[in-house]
Amino acid sequence: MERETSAQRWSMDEEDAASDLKTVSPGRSLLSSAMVGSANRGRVLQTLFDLGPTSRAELARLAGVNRTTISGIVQPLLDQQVLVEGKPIRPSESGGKPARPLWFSPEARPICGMLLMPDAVHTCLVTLAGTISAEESEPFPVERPRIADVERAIELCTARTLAAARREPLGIGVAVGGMVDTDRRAVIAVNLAPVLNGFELGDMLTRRFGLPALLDHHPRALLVGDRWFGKGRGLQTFAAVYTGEVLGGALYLGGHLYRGQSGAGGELGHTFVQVDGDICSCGRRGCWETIATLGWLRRQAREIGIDAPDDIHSRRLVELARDGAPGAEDLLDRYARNVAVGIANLQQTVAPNFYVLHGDVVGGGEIMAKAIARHVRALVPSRSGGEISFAIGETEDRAALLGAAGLVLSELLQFPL
Amino acid sequence: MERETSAQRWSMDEEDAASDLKTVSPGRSLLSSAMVGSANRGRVLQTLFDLGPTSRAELARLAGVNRTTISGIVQPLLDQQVLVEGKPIRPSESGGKPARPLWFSPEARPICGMLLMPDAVHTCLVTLAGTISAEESEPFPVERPRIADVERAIELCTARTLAAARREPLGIGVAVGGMVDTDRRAVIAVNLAPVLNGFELGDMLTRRFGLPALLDHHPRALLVGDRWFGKGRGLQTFAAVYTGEVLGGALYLGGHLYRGQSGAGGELGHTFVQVDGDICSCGRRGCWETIATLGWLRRQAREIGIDAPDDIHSRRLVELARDGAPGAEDLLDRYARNVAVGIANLQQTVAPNFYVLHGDVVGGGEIMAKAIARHVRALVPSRSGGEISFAIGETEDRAALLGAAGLVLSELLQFPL
DNA sequence: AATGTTTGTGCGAGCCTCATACTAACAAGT
DNA sequence: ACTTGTTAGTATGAGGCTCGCACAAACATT
Repeated sequence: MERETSAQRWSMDEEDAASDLKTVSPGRSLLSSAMVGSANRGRVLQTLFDLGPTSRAELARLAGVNRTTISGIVQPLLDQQVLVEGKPIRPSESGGKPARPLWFSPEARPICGMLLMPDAVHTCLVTLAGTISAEESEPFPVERPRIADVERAIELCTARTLAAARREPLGIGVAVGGMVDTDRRAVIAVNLAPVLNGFELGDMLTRRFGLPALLDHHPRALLVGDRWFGKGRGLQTFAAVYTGEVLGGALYLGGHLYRGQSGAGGELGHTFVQVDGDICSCGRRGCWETIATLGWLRRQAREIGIDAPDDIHSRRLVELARDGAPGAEDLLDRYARNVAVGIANLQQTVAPNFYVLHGDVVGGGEIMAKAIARHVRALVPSRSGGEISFAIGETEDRAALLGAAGLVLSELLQFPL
Repeated sequence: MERETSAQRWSMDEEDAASDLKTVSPGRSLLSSAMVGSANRGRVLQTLFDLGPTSRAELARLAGVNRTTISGIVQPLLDQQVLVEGKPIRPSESGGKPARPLWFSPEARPICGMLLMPDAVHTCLVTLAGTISAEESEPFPVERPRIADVERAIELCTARTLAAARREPLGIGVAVGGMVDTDRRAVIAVNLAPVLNGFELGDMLTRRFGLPALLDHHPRALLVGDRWFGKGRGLQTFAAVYTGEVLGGALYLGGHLYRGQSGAGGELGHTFVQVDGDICSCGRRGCWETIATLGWLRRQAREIGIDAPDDIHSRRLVELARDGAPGAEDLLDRYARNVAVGIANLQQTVAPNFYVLHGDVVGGGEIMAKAIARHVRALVPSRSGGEISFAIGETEDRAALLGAAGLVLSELLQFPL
């Protein structure tokens, strides 16, 4: 793999090595012509993501700009092999020159996606078209791992994946199964893996591999994965909700990933839905997490005498309900309602109107999703604010890796105005 | 009052009458040079709002741009008498030419603010510097008012206020004590005043007075009032929370007023904090509104035998607690905690980290605010995400009228990129 | 073979910011 | 009184970007 001088944006000139991911931060200052260029390039690429292969003329129409403008933006990207022209598509019956659809080149620089869990690290390459390759993983030592062991495992795993890249990746995106400081690009805390607490993974990766590296917590990664490669494609505002052993959420608002101050926000698991209710792992009482996680489901399953209650999850619950196991249908309904409560609160608060469901409930398929949707609609006062829709996310690992890559894409495409 | 041809932005040329508030909607298309101009002009004016009177050189430094750029932006605004140069300020001891601070001219076009309540309408003029004048109000008929009566009252009130304007106002902003469709600029529903349901007030005002008119619901108006004229001045992200007979909230996220799809969002009153709890006015159970409004406070006051429990509110409660009335201190604490629960949830969800309190609790002053703050901090899991701060908003009417004007300002200053 | 339609590309104009150079207005020291 | 140093604001030309217009290329239809 040929290593170029530095990580670059999709800049006009390959030499423009200064425009690193990190150096771009016009923040809340004024706009300049150069920024207009970057921003518009980002928007054109976004529309391309949202629509799939599209001709220049079509892009111009959609964006409401002159065709020459699109040509000017797109030409350098073709030269850099970020984009390629597809086969001409036959014109409509009214005639005309065939359009050449533009799409991301297989030769375009890929993105390295990483999933950091308490017990292992997974890495892969993701093309701009969303295909995953060069998957690798490396477990951490089970017994009292030291930080050096963990670092070595991560390095090993990453190096193997990067070795498979034909061009230098645009960056490394990391989805962390725990709390993250997105500004410092460091892990704050990972449940069950205290060795990772305070680990400055972002700096480590940049130092070791010379690539821009971005960290974010797992639900936020899922969201951006959905935005660029999944069910949230093309949407301006939606939410992702993860359920399982824990609860998490993330928000895409007005065309931007919303993080909150220094990456707080989306900590839905510890919102109160039952003041003075059951005790939560966080020490407080009545958190949403106490009624909408697998822990709650297991307890209830045991109570009503379901087989192997410790192995219960949405998929099995749906099967049990289908087979008429006593109490299963009712339990499924109550579980769905508990999940719906938190979503209803989110709807009332920020009204994203569209939710991508991740985690355990994905196993429950359409039946689970429909049950949740029904309860949410019942729990939200009707209003003119449009319909509330739901979608089921990708399967667990794929969603997380695409999401990790999505973190880098979000940064590249969203020129901060 | 001299009426100009049409409502205008702060455009370069007075003749540029086409650039109405409504016609400006580049939406999610690309940027052009002309938009850069508008956007930058907006940002300069924003910084001026945020900092108070400031010289060109200082503005240039803060925005990180060339001084000539600021001059170029500011000169037309001086010509149009939007801005004026203040008295030269003495240079520092290192010498130098004295700076001429820029500030909003008293001759600048004002904004008309309107507050629409179930029983009456209030109007006023607000200068860009935030001073209120020409206050008027007009009650609605008490017995079975017809829509024509209401329309006449609003017209009368507005006409009296507008007659006092020396230049044509930039627009009319309306804070509505009820649900609003911000897209259609119409009232959806006002509690206790069904006559207003579906009233297309925005169109009516534009038709009648030839001015752009914007509607939004009360808490959102309070928020933008805080943003431009109050405690939220200069902030990029914060929230406003209104408590009283009802509960409401609004969000300013990443430098933009957040509305949610077609103006839903911020309906905090009907988020669940007590699943299957007390019945709420919306017919559901356990809404935040059931434990953090004056209704709850009255019930509790009666239960513990406080004098005149139907007249209880934060101010009296604080006084009673200070005077050692039995149970008052405890009730105050419980009330504060109930309010804090919803704020804690909001903090966990979007993490604005800063809250401006409005409504009843304002009467409770520092004591009430501190109690709420204490409870919120206790209810939010500690995290690196920075400190959570609180501020007390302006008094009721003033806040609402400034907020109504702020709606227009938000639209003028926030060029949609 | 002619006409109409659509795609993509030069070219100059217009708008905006930027860097440089210049003038104006002050303080401090000789 | 005069010089030096510092800061504020302005004039001027260069460079980026989008836009409108005109034009060639490539198709369908008649």
